[in-house]
Amino acid sequence: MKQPTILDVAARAGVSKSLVSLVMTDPSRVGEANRKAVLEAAKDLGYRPNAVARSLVQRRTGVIGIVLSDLHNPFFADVADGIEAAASERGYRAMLSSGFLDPKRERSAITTMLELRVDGLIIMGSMMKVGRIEGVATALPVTLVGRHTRSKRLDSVCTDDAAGAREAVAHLAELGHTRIAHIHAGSAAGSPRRRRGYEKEMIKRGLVDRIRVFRGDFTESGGAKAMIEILNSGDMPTAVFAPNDAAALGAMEVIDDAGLDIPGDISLIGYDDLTLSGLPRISLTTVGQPRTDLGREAAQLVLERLDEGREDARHVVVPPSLVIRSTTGPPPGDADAQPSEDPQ
Amino acid sequence: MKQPTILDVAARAGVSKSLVSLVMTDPSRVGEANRKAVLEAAKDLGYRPNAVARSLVQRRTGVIGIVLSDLHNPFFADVADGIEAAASERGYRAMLSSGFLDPKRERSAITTMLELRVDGLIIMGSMMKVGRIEGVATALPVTLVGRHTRSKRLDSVCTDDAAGAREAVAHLAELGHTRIAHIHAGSAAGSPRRRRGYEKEMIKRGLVDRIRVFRGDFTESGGAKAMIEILNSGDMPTAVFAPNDAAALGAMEVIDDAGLDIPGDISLIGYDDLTLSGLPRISLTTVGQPRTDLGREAAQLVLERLDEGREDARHVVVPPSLVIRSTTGPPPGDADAQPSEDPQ
DNA sequence: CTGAAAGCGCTTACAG
DNA sequence: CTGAAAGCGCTTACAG
Repeated sequence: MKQPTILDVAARAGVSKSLVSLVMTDPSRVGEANRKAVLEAAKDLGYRPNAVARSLVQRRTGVIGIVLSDLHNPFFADVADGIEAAASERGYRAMLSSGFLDPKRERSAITTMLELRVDGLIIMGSMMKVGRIEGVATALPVTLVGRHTRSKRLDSVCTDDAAGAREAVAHLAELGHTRIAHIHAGSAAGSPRRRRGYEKEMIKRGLVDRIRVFRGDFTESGGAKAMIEILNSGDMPTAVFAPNDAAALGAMEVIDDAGLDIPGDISLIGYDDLTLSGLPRISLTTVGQPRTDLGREAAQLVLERLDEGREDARHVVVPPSLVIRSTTGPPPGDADAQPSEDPQ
Repeated sequence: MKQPTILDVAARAGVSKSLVSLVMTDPSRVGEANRKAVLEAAKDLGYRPNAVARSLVQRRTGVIGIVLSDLHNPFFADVADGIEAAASERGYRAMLSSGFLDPKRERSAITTMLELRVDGLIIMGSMMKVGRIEGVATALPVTLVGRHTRSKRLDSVCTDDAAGAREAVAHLAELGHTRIAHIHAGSAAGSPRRRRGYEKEMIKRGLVDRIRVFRGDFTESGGAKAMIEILNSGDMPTAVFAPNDAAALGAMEVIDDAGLDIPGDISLIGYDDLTLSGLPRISLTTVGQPRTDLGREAAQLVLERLDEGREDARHVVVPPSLVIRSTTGPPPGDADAQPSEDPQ
């Protein structure tokens, strides 16, 4: 089980260990005969460089750490694809860890990454407060994905969640909806802005009295629970704006099970435009985000600090885009279409 | 940007570096006063232990590496949950990397894990040949998830794919189907056995002439492509057994778009029982696997080698279970129900 | 309970 | 092009 080291290779090839190191690093700088001998010895022994030792002396690991809040949300998989693509183009490797939708476990995942001395860190859909994350940004480049911030110490990339939410609400309002409820995901990344966008657009449309906000989260079950509450609230909306597609799917399940028609009885909008949401049977109206691009951009931000010496914080915001499918339509009645009424 | 080391802490606390190390390792063995001084100095400096250095001397990293073939498949997220749970209970941390459904990139991900000197490796849904993976199993404990093997050098945990496939086909046959096609996913983990199970059950039922196999993969788009081929084959089956739920979803999309009814015109079965597959609008008949348990078991196998000195290979096979939902029903005609006929 | 020494497996200048 | 020496940041025996 003991692995061969550079010394074993050197002994077998009959050269010094420095020469072996040189061959491993830059074979072209070594004479033909010695190079061959070293390479052959390494192969015979099944030598595999010890990145731990290398990292210690180089003070860099070549690894970009990714901490995502939920491994189950396909949204992050696409972002991770983008990160990995950009990182590997520049000679870095990506390594993932999950925060399991829990700020404490997320914090622990981040700590592990820091102790492992990853060169840069990308945190997606964080459940933590930005202030707490800023504390680690002194040690290495950190980029937040999906969370808005104006921090001077770390970078961020996200879409304009408020704008996306407003587009969603505007779409519903233009279809004639006034009783539009919103499921939010607490302080999870992106949710506060989406909620604010919902509220602002409702106010702008003169629907301030119709604002109804229910607590859910970014998961299917969270969306389902919130939808059950909505159905039991005795104040049935004609449309629901969910905080993301996963939650919308949970809400959809509850609505379907209740025997209600979408969008006949109730319209539904999500956020993220998961591949899944485009399936004919789901056909969810949603707000799309350029997932892979978000990932590429996030990696780029880290690499700029790592390899180009950038020091000032950058915050990239890209526009979201409404994707209209089959879960939104006019409300059941039309008399409801006038704004600013008593909620009953 | 330079991080404080144990020496900085020692200097600030006015003690030797060994003492600092001791405090970090086992504070209870150090006197009250010194312990406090060290801890305070560490806090003031924002000291964070360098796991790279620690790993180098301890010759262990405390990390279990997970290489999964596809970050987009929610199946793996659940397995990873199980791994992480079992690993953290025993003081290990889990770290993920994707193989991007490509044997070469998978190999590269594995190599990175080895160079990083993870203590154990769990490979899920591998696209590689077992023989090639065995080569690395001399250096550290390796467990394969979802791939059958009798290797003497590494462990494996999976469900009985052949049995699951046979159950699926039996279910269709008992509904009266004879023209049952199968989409397979090449040599990807689990697929060959599922294909063989399909073929065996078809033969057992006297349907050897009705065997139709189409090449797809374990993704939605792979299932969709195969389904298009099936529709264009001029030999429409009354039922399709997909290699997994993701592929079944792709097939479902194509069938829906073609204006055909499921299960009225064609029955559909998947494999995995993703959460998603239970949604009312999907309601996919499928073969379930205990995902989290698979993960826990996989971690357990690695930990047994790591901490309990087990040397002989263990191969755990758990039974799958058919989950009957709404995508399977009797075939359109009933005359077809007799076995062993000319395929036209 | 505490300190000095050696070493984990590499790379990095630095001489030859 | 090649070799000896120092050191990355820790832990591990080993004396006191």
